[in-house]
Amino acid sequence: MFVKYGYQPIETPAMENLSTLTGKYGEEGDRLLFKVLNNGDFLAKANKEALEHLDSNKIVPSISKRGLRYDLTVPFARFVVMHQNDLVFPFKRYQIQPVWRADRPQKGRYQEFFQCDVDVVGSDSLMYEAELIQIYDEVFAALGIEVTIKFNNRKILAGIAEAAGITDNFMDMTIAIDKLDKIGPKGIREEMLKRGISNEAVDRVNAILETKSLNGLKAIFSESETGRKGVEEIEKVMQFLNTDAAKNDVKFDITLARGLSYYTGCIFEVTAKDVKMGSIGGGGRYDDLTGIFGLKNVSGVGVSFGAERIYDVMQELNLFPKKDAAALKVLLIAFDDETHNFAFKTLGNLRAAGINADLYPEPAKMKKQMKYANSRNVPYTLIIGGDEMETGLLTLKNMTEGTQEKLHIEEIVRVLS
RNA sequence: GUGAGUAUAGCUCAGUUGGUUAGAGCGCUGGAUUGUGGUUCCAGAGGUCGCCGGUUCAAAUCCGGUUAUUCACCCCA
Repeated sequence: MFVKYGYQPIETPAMENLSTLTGKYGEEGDRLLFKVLNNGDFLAKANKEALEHLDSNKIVPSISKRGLRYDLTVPFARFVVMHQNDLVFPFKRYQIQPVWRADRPQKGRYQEFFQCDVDVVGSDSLMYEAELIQIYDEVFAALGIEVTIKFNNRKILAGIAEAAGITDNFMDMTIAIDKLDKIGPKGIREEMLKRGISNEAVDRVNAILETKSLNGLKAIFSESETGRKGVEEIEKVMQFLNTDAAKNDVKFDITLARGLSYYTGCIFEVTAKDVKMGSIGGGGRYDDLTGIFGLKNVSGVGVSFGAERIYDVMQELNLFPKKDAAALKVLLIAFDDETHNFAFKTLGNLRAAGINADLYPEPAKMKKQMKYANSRNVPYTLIIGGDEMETGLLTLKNMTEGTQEKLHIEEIVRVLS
């Protein structure tokens, strides 16, 4: 599907320099980075002072310079900068690889998990925001998962902070309002107060969050150019999208925040309906990520699918098909060495005719072989004894009906194919 | 990073105030049925009670440590 939308596959190394990874995901993200111990006599080069005081945080830079990637976006940005002369922009790629987070594992949360990322860099066209939402919509529809695709814009959040006069507390504010659906308006009030935001500012923020219409937001952002820009971007994306045509709920949600600190514009998040699980996909636009690695003025936008969580959701909703098309069609059963040998040749004929067939490995008791056929859920068994071998009329048994008839091999092929 | 729970047969789990030989269901093996499965009945096999140490006449049971795992918070896919 990614290919259909014009994306090419790439892969990047599991390990990156820590300098590449740190500072891109927020404070919490840095803490969750897996760090790799340096090779060689790393203790000799360790920070002696930190070593003496058993200061783990302080000693890390002197004994570890590499880490496992935390997501696919940041390594991708590095990749783009590295290959900037060979790539044609806008460059569209998808990437399916594991990432690592030193989190404490629990339900829907793994220390190693696969992300499927779809990104486009080298264009700030809002067409791509719309396209990525369409990809989300189409993928989850194909998987049979009903989802809510929420989107927002960091600029709107920045506008709120400006309008409330708390630009310094931008992160604190977003972290708080991100929890609205979880802890309610009262909860986020406490959260913001706890994080050192003044009472009046909290009132202003809450008032803005109440605003339902985009035009209402525009009015509030009369003093905030960033805020207005955010609203305009949302409007443009919605113009591209025909939300009526979407198979899932696609909606603007002003409380969507997202923790990764590199996002600058539109942000996305996907949650499954009817399943208690965190987000199963997320993404956004990042204007400056390649700039950090030395390539300025290249904007990118991308979304990510969390493979394990999607699997868990499908498991919980029973969405995996019970029978797979590659299942065994017939099991051959023989009684002694002679018929077993004959059955093996018959097996070859059936397989040559394109029928998924198997033979019990030895001429065991029939009961045992039938039981095996049962547990493998085979629709047919083919019984080959002395009579069958002599007459060429083999006993084909329908395991669901319990009926059986004697047929020539040609007829059997016809029935089974 | 903070907090809580769990660990007993292949699997899911009982196991009382510490007290004879640690149980059940499912699964497995054999039989009732010489070449006919799903249902039934009978029999059997299978356990260093996570690991190390302590208390005790006696520990699956109590205590300490350790490892694994699950869950919640934080945060996130």
